[in-house]
Parts: sequence; structure tokens; C-alpha cells
Amino acid sequence: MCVARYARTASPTRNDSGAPIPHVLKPPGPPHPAHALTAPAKPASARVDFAQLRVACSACSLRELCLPAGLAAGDLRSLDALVNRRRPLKRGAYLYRNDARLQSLYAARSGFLKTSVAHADGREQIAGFHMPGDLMGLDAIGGGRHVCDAVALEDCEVCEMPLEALEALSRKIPSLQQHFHRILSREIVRDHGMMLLLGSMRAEERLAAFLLNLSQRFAARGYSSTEFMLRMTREEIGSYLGLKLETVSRTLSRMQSNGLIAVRNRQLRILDVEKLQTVANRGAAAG
Amino acid sequence: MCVARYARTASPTRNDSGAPIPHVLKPPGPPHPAHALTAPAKPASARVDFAQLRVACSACSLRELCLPAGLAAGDLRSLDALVNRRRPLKRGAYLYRNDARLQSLYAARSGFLKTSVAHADGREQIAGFHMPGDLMGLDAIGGGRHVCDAVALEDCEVCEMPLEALEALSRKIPSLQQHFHRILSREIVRDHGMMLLLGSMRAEERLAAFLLNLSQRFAARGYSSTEFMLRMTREEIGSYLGLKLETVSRTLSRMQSNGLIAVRNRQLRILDVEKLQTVANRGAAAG
DNA sequence: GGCGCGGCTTGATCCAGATCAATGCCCGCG
DNA sequence: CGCGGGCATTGATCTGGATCAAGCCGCGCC
Repeated sequence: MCVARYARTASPTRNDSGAPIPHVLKPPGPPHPAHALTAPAKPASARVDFAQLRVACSACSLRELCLPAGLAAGDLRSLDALVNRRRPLKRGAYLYRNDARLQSLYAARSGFLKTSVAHADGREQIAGFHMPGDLMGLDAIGGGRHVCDAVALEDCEVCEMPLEALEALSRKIPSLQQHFHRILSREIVRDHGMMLLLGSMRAEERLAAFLLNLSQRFAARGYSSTEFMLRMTREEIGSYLGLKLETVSRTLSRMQSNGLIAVRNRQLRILDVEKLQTVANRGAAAG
Repeated sequence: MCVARYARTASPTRNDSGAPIPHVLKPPGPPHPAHALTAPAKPASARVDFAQLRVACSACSLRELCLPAGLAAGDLRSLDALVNRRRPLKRGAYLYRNDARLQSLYAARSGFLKTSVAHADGREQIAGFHMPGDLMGLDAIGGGRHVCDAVALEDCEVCEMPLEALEALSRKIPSLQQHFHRILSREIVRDHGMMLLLGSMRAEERLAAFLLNLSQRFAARGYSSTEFMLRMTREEIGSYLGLKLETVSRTLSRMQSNGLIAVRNRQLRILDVEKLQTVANRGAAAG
């Protein structure tokens, strides 16, 4: 079946405040390909400039999604002091590796990453996809060493915060402590959701749930909830969802035939959120 | 193939405190059968006695597995002050329900519990089995409400600790704070392991991994690592492992034929740990 | 522009585990 | 002591997704 044609989006400009301008799936892009989920660019002319590099949490557009959510202005400044911002990461580069000593926690600032856990025999399972504002490295707190790999799916920037300093500060700022606990807890809830998905949902439900999850997270970051670019391969989606890449591909095709979505390579548009929700919640239902 | 014969267990007596007397599959044991997973019995003659009921963390045999692990004596006393001990729970009773407001975190003190997450359509996935020393309720920190059900698989006792008090205390005691973070993090790691299991292991591997995990946890609590009683039904095991009860049953039978284990109902003995590990790590291998 | 490669789609077949269906066994209860 | 119900085992069959196998397509590179 023929793929729906997408209208062109406005070309990816940026506003002064540095709020990221979407990704979206433009065809034969303009010279500056639309970048998705990229943190505010610095003025093109600026050379590496520390003042620029160290955009503070207090000025960060992800503030309310990330660790500082809900902090008072004064507390925000204390947090600023301990966060090293903008460690850049090339596509394919490791943020940390399995068994590496825990140095810091990380927050994605721009770009997509994945974390994966490896089985003794080499099989690997992707444990999560991370977008700006997500905290990473939480797995390492328990044993002092990372127990998964974190890899950039595209060029990224991450903020780094030494765990000890964070713990020290959170002893002083109850709301930071509380929020940190909430983040840890939400990760546990997310994982339980994945266990439910992996343990008892069928392929189509898994995919539907996955797409809806991405959709919500994009929306929370101010991007379109219905039209976005998948930053990962079919194989990676499959690994995350406990499916083979062929199944992912087939299932997406079927969803397209059914008018739920339009896909073309990694560009995806959700055409019928409600049906998609139905599929996610009860398997085949809407035809 | 013929099933190994187990001697009958001592009949289910109770001590005065009402603590259930184990399971464990002791052969015609001594009058006091080794009890599995029951907190240390208090002097048999004591009647319900608050001083007794409130056995402090500092005197609890699970101290080193549970929240107080690694605390200095003085700090232990502060923790004692906030923990309400020994809320008893009958088999089948709910410790908390999905959507209930978070009151406290809980630590199992004796007995086995399960937590399960429900899908919109009624399917449910068991998210974990909990034994003495395990902390429960962590899922609720994020949103202030529980997102799973916790049910006693047998008569239990749990300790209760108000989250706010715990957070306040952990601001004062860095080692408590640290340990609490470690517990949260380890839960995340455990969940990632489950995701790997559910996403990429075959039935036999899942079961082998499950049994080895139980084995280790029993061992950590001073019980036999090779001979124990399953506290849950085949269906519950299946729900946890993403399998149907028939598959669980068949797979256990096959493992028995292969000389890896001996099962009879819920009594289980591991006959060959190494082969079991091989199975868990690489699927079929040892014959 | 064309070539090569990695990623994607699609078809054909296979198989692990689900599902359906009978019993069997243990335990609590009258 | 016998009966009934929940749990477990085991067999027969079915099927969703895996696996095997061709291409195809888009993109980066020469």
C-alpha cells in the first residue's frame, strides 16, 4: 500500500531562547536537515565558549522535565553548581559501558540514547530509549558499577552530575531529595510496565504501546505528538519490545494498512490515536 | 521418570506468636522444624506483648538484608523509632492495592508476598515475589499512589515505615540515604534483568534463572539454597515469567527428567546447580 | 552519477509455547 | 473416612512470531 505523503513542515528554525525546534520527518530537507530533539544551538558564529557551554539548569528548557523540576530559584543555583553541562557525544559513542565504575549520573540534554543490558551469551536487550530530560545511570547506584551500556543513537549532549555531590545537596534540599526519589520510583514503574508488556502483550499491542509512549514523551517536550521520527532501527525497536525486526516491520505495515499510522522509513505519523489506544489495550479490536 | 520421594513435612503448627511455621520440606524433622523464612521466634511462652512485638531493627535478624544495612548503632536507634513493626497479614490479604494512596513503605519480615500490575483488560503480570528483608511500595513514591497490588502468599508480617519520616531521617544520616538509594537502584537493575528474561529467553532458561534466583535469595537469608518450597502456584510462576502454567509444569517436569531438579508439588530440590546455570545462560546445552 | 551497504520489506516455512482437554493428586472439611 | 475443589500433570493440536530467504530502497561515498 502506498505511503501517505507528508506536507512539508516549516523549516527547522530556532528561536532565540534556544527552545529546540522539532524533528519531524521532512522529505528532501533543506540544507540544514531537520534535527530532532537537539538542544538549542549556540549562535552559529560562536566558537567553543564556556559561558555558552554552561547554560545553567535554571535557563534550560528541560528544567521542568529533568532533575531540577520544582526547585526554588535559590536551590536551582546550588544545583547549577554541581552539574557539568554539555558533554558532547557522537552518534554511536558510549556514554558509559557495562561494568564501568559509576562516575556520575547523566541527563540527556539533546539527542536520543539507548541503554542495553547484555546476556552472558551475547544476546542483548534494550532496556530503554532516552530523550532530553531523562536521567541515566541510575542502575549503577546499587553496586557502584554500571550494569548496562548507554549509547548515543545520534549526536547528543548530556549533562553530568556527580552522584556524591547530588546526594549531599539533596540532604540539604528536601524538594530535590524528594524529586530524585520520584525519578527513581518512576523508573521502577516504567520497568514494571515493560514487564507487563513483555510478559503478556502480543506484537501489535506492544508496538501500539511503544508508539503511544513515544508520542506522549514528545508531547511532554513540546513536540508534535502525532508526527515524529524514530531514532532507532527496527532491530532496536524489536530488541526493546522482545520482537524480531521482521515482526516489527510487518506489524508497522499492517498498522499502516489499517489506517492507524503512516510510516515511511523512520518517519512516523499517528493517524488514529484512539484506535491505537484500543489496540494497545485490548489487542485486535478496531478494524 | 519417577519422582523423588520427599518425607512429609511436619504438620503446620504455630508458635504462640502466631507466626506461621514453615514450610520447608524437612523430613520428619525435630520437634522444631527448621523454619524457612520466618523471623526469629520469640520465647515460646510470651503472650502478645508490645515490647516483644516491637522487636527493633537493631535486634532483627534481617538487619543486614533490609533497610538498616550498614547503619551505625546510634543511627539504628533513630530508624527503630520510625518503624512500626509486625503488621500481620493473612494469606491472601492485600498489603496495598493499586491506586491506593502511598502511606508507607513496607519491609517483609516473615512470609512471602507477590506484587502484580494489572492491564486494562484484566490480564495481570506478577512483578515480583518478595521475601523477608525485601522492601515494598517503592513504585508509589513517584506518583503518591501505588501502581500495583501487593498480596500475601501466606501469613506474613511486615514492617511499616512512613516515607516522609524515612526521607527526613535519611537527610540526617548519609549512610541511610545512600543505602536507600542503593535499594531503589537495585530494584531497577532487577527489573532490567526481568526485561532481559522476558524479552529474550526461552521457557527453560526463564525457569532455570528463576530457580537460581530463589536459591540465592534463600541462601542470603540463611536457608538452604538447594531445597526449598515454592510459595506460589504454577500459574503465578507463569505470570511472573511470561509463560502459561502448563508450560511451567512441563518445563519443570523436563528438568526433573534431565536430573537438574527434583520437584514434587511445591517442594523443590536443586540437584545440579551448574547444569542449571548452564541452562539459564545458554539455553539447552547440558544433556 | 553509480555503486555498495546497511536497513527495511515481504514471502514461505517452521516451531516453541499457547490453547484445549482429560485426568490425577493433595488437602481441607463435613 | 469419603468427598469436593483447587492445583498440577500430561497429551493433542493450533498458531503467532521466529527463522530463512529474497529483493528493494535510500544514503553516503567515490
